[in-house]
Amino acid sequence: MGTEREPKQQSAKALLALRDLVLTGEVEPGERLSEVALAQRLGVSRTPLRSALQRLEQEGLVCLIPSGGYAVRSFSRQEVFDSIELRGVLEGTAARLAAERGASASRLRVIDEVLRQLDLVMQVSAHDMDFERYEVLNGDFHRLLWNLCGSEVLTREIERTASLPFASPNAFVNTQVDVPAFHRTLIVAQTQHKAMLSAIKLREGSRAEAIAREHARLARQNLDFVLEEQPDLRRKVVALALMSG
Amino acid sequence: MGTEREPKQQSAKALLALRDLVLTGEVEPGERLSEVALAQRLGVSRTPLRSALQRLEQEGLVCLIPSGGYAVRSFSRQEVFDSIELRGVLEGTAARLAAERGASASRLRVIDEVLRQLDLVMQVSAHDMDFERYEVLNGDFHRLLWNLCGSEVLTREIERTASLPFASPNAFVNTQVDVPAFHRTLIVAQTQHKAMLSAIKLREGSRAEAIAREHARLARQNLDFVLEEQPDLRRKVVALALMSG
DNA sequence: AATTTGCAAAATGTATACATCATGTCAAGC
DNA sequence: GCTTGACATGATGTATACATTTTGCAAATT
Repeated sequence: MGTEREPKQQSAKALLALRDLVLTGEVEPGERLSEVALAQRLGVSRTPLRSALQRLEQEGLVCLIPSGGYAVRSFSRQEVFDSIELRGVLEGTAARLAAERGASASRLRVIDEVLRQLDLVMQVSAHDMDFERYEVLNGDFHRLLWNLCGSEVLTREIERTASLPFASPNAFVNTQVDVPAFHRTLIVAQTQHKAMLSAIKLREGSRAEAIAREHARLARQNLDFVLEEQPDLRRKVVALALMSG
Repeated sequence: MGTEREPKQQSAKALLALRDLVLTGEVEPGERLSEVALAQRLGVSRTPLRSALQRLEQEGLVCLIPSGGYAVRSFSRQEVFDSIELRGVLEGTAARLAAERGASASRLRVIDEVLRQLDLVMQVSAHDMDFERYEVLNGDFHRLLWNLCGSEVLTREIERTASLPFASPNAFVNTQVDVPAFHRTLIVAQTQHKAMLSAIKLREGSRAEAIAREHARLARQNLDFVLEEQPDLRRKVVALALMSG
């Protein structure tokens, strides 16, 4: 058969579908990814599928097998920690550069508004909170922060790092719904959000950097909590689908 | 014709050859990279060539054209600066983690020996110095530093960042051959090398990080020098083949 | 003269055929 | 019974054919 689908979108289709397959754990870590089988499953041919595989290899979700082909990657606990720390370092750099170089007033207005919206979301009592909206706003805040310094080189690098599920700013947000202490974490996080922005406005680069790093370590703290105090929760944390051990 | 070459190496061949073509400036920034023409030029088919193009797009050497295909990327002065700064930040993180977590004695021995060799190279008078050997040793030092913390996640990220020609630790080393002040830069660099390692051994993470950052800024300093005081030198700096403006 | 429309050439994205290589099974030999 | 080796199966890497889209150019119209 020749030509009944929409070309040029097959690659994107394969990329999104394959990423979803990996992130939801439908294909297990360590599992070899057979190209023919996957291509058939996703409804594309091998060519766009291989393009997607190579892309995901750069993202870190799959890894090359020495003998050829790809497998779903699995991350050790230490690698997960390091990825979180790295995201903090890069976000810290973005915050520092924004402070040192100065952020445009228009961008600051936008991010201020996001913080205000976050305040509103958190004003309601704990179990009435709209978590989905929190995630959206939290994601917005971080994305805006990444762009605040105006360095495309840096922004791109942060986006790449944060594309790993457990390194994302929202990685452990919905983990905490069931946990009594969760609200405190969010309160601390929002305080840090405000402190970061304040430091940037005051051109206090070093302070902005330090807060951003510490902010990322909240994620590590949550991860520690899940692993050591609520190991039964672990399977429910989608961000940890790729973590071994 | 069917089968007279060595398969499985065509991708690697295409990647290396294409990277060389871009880095040496044989294809100019902004120039569209025609797949058929390139494939013929490099002696491979389009399939491995496209694989190489996608890879170089991740590395940052080429960029996607909205309408399709790839073009040689060009970097603004600011982007070059940011890439250097980013390398410094990441190297600083590697140094800090090495200090905080402790580096293995065997790895420290190896890097110590590299520093000793560097000392030997620099003991001779300025114009007798073996620059090629300096580059090799300098590259060794930095690669060893990247691995000192034992975090593959971080090491991989640094390697990616430093793969940009102007962000490499050796980017401006051979630029300075003609310049009288060059030896001073190298002396400072070697002093920083030793200070970094000392800080790591003493578990002074913050100091190690700060020195590594400042060390990378030597590259920025050299770049400033080339651009503002010796603009005629610029064309001879291969690392700047991709820089516009 | 400038702009727009139509067409042709070329380039990209995709699918698929082919050859080589890896892997696992089964049988033979020790 | 265990190891070794040959073989069949399947998978990957590569090359190439095909269809769609983009792009450059020329002619015609305003």
